[in-house]
Amino acid sequence: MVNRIKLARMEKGWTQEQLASRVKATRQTIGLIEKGEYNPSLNLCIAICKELGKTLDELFWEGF
Amino acid sequence: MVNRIKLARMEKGWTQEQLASRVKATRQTIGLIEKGEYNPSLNLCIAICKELGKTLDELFWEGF
DNA sequence: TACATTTGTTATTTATATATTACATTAGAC
DNA sequence: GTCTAATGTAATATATAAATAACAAATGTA
Repeated sequence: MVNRIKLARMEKGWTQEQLASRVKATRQTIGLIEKGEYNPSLNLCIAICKELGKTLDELFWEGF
Repeated sequence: MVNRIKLARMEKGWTQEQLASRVKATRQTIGLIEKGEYNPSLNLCIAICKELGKTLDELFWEGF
């Protein structure tokens, strides 16, 4: 699974913990998603996108 | 959860069963996702998008 | 009408995403 | 070097996505 969460999060200057609390998830879950070792739910993906000011394609669609 | 799966599927002329077999899911799962009563995994969303020739934003991003 | 296909819906089971807790590792500041 | 914040990682528990099976309700067609 390809994604650009880490880059978008760092552009915001946020830690994994800060992003996690904003999307009501845990730091570990964010970390695993950033590493591509997780298959997150659509709702969590959308919450992450909204907090980071990106769309689904921008963060999760390969080749975007 | 807003999505446009049903419309895209009917444009292809496929039944829920046909789409389901293409993405290795069940007819029931497709039906529930179309009705917005499910929170599907990202991988399943991506598989559906590829089969229907759409992107994540086109099928799952609200207001797209 | 009757018949077949598609979709809706429910109950139960299974697989897995996510939470929780804990401890290790890394990176930077001092 | 120490100290601290951030991140990695693993074990276990919990919530829920998804599968399976069965039957009902549509929908169209002869």
